[in-house]
Amino acid sequence: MGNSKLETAAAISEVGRGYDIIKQLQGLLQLNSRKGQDVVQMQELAEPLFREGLQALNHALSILNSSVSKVEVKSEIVVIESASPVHSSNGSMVSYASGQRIENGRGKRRRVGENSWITNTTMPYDDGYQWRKYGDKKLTGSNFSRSYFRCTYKEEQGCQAKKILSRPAPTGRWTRAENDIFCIHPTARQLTS
DNA sequence: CGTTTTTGACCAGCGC
DNA sequence: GCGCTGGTCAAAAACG
Repeated sequence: MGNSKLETAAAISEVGRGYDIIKQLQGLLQLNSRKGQDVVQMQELAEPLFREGLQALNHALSILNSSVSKVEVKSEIVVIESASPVHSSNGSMVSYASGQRIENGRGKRRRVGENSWITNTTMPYDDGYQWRKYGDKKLTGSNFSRSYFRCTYKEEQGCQAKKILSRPAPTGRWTRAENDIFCIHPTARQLTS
């Protein structure tokens, strides 16, 4: 791992940037909750900050993942989004399940580890990547189907991110527009901000 | 016509 | 060892 120091520094820088942005977001939310400002206006202000914060953190994860994979572990980012109504009323809850089993490679099952996390949310969210669906599975014994996404930039830029989306069995064709799963790869940030 | 999604087959881990 | 389960592959279909 020749460039590990540089990569770690870059990752720390990105995490710091993400932290700053989220702090700005927190300030914005606190300010507007006191003023009772228009919710729509607040969303307009908060969304770019939220997006950029997520992109910065994802960029940091990408750097750390590529750095780690040079040594020994071929790691991936795996996100499981669940559209099930099993969570809190505010609709967005993150649970880290480091013991949960996920598969790796063709048919190989593995556990969600340090480089994986599970998010329960009522709706797909912009997480800083652009996803391409590569598989779909109806889960046995439940009304849920699971869709498998990988980063669009896997081939040309070595992006290892993957996402598993669980949701009630879809009725009809699943289009990108309907589900609004649209994320931008961190390296394309300069084009979008 | 290039890109993305759908879908059935394949494969490997796991439980019995 | 075998069947079940779930993640991935790849060809065909759909889309823009």
